[in-house]
Amino acid sequence: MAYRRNGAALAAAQSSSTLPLDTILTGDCVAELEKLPPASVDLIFADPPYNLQLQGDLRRPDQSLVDAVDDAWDQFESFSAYDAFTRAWLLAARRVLKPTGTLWVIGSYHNIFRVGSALQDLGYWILNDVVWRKTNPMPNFRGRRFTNAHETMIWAARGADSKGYTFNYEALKAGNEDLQPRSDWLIPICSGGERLKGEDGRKAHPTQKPEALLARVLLAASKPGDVVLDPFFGSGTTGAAAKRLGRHFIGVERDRDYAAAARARIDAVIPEAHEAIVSAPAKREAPRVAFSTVVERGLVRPGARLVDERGRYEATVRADGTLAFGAVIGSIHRIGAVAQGREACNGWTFWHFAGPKGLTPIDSFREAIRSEAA
Amino acid sequence: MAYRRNGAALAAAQSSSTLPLDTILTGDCVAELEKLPPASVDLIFADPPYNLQLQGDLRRPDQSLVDAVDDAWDQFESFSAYDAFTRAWLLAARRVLKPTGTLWVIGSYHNIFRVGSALQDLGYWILNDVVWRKTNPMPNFRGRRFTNAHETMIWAARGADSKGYTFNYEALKAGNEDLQPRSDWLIPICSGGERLKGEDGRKAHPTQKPEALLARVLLAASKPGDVVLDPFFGSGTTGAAAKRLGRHFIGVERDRDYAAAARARIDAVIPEAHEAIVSAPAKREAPRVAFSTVVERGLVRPGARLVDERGRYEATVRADGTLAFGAVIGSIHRIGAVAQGREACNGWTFWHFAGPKGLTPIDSFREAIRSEAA
DNA sequence: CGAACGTGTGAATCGCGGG
DNA sequence: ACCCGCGATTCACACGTTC
Repeated sequence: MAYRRNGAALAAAQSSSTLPLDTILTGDCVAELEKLPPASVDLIFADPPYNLQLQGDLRRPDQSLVDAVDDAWDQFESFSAYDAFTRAWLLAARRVLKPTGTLWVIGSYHNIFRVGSALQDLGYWILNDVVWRKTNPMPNFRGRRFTNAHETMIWAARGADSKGYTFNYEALKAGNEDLQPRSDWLIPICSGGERLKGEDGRKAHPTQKPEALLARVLLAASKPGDVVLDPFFGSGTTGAAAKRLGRHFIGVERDRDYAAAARARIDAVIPEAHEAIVSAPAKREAPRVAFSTVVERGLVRPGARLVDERGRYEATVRADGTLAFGAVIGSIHRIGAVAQGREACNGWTFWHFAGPKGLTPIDSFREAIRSEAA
Repeated sequence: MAYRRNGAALAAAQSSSTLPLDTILTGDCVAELEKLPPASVDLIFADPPYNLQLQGDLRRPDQSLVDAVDDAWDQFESFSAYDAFTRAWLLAARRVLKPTGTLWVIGSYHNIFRVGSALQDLGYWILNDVVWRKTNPMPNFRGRRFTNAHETMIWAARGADSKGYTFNYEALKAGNEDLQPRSDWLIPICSGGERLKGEDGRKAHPTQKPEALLARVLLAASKPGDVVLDPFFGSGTTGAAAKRLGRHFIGVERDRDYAAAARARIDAVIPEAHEAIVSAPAKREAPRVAFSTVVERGLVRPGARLVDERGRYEATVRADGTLAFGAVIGSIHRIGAVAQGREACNGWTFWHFAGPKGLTPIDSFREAIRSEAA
């Protein structure tokens, strides 16, 4: 054990002199990682190709075309080709990771199960899967699936016996209204001024991640001065967040245009003052509650009758959280509007439950759920 | 249409004669599934073992001294056993699933990546991964990780070419404040009175799922009268939700005590009234009305002028239900597309009749005919 | 100048039935 | 099996223009 510690200290001393800190290496990710000294980086953040398998075009209801990710770098011949690619870079990444280091990988359902299995097969030890919930995802235009409103990150240590990894629990808790940090994060997608544009005004990279996401990763699992490696550097969000938060970065990117754009982007970043490098407060979540939730929780039973305040209209609650008004079925708002022959209606205040103690606006059930969640 | 309904009813009648509906089969999951007829169930919900114990048992006592490759090999043995188990039950499940059926699996980061990879390898087609966010997760006591506040469900069709699976989009949207249903669901864990207790007052099953979770799954992806199979029945939440919502269930459970507890639990469930659970008909299932019918009924007269909402384009109604746009003649959809220079257009919402009270979308004439038919 | 309105867009495995 | 026509389908923001 003593020998191992000394070896690690020696490697660390060597690595600071040989590591290409705060630079972008242009080249293949595995080849470039193999040139780095072993056990030399504190944190790895990887946003590998997702291997989307898109069929045809996707159009919005107004017939405009969705600009899909159809780049060559995202194409793989088969699952097994993708698996081989995944194993290769995960293995190379594991070699350069310090024994106390951890790895983050982000993906969607297209690839994340392959990545997670490969991680486990190679001996990584999963610490958490973390869900990035998007406040503003792209809708599902055909109405045939749930809106794909999240992506998944896996946070893993080098091995099952890895101890001493960085997790800034106290800071995260203090920044989260003194509540423990959870595995679900609510963060907007990258858009507006943050989105990197080319000279033609179009997005410079198809899958740029929001800096807020990377900031939370770095604040959670690294310390100031740590070395953060990103083997799929892309538009350089990891580098931008690292520079801003006083961490060193090493990026690997195969595409020279992406690398150039990332360099320019990071050059423009102004680091935060040292004292300011603490956890940003978590975004307060919008407490939206659906009426189906009220029914699911049993606060109003399917089949119950709702009436308006003056008892002129009556509707029946259905198991899926819709209302039936005669033959018409719809949301509490829609049915409230239909009943009154109006364009719109706030169903929460319009509809009441007639109980033994008189009328209760259904809004009070929503309040109950909100206070329970808080 | 009538023939198709009869055909479907016939198939349903055949399968109901051979399917052990609304019963719990006590035995090994794969063996019991192999006794069922192929292509006979509409929905499968599976909550397989997470394999936590197995991994712990098979790990070597002192891993710090082991080479990484040996370590990986060691773990591969245990993961391999879990993978074989997973493939076996997923394969047996796929055989009994109707071509239009879908499968849900729930898991945590310990096993869900193995399950997702196996699903894809066996030819299932993932439709969504859905995150169950817990309002009240178990805290992380040691403060070394994020509080594990969610579990992951995978929703998959039988294959990439599977069409016609059930997704009650309209009802889900109406029950969600008229917003599209998303891939992240916020639901409390099962506790309090809902939690099944043994005679000793202790919880009867370690991983009982909340009925609200199952209710949302069934309301989203099945119809009343459908057959729902749960190969790891446990405390019977799937059966309870199915009975309450007018679906049939088939449960498979190896443990006789669990099966007995589930039977008693389900016997006590009182089904919801029929009217409360029938899904609102989706627009795509509404009877088709041709524009020629609208003209025939005199709701729009031949020679009438139709315009788009902004008055940029004008077309003339012809007696046969086609439109004339300059010299071009065609359907309401074709002419709407031609007028805008687009590939496609929904003529029902694009074209409006300019009456004394302003513009009326011609879709409202179709609505009038539909309600008259009902 | 601020409000109101219109337009653009984001890692997407996005239809279905009849002939 | 393919082909083709019908016709169903979107949410949160950012930004630019108009009132």
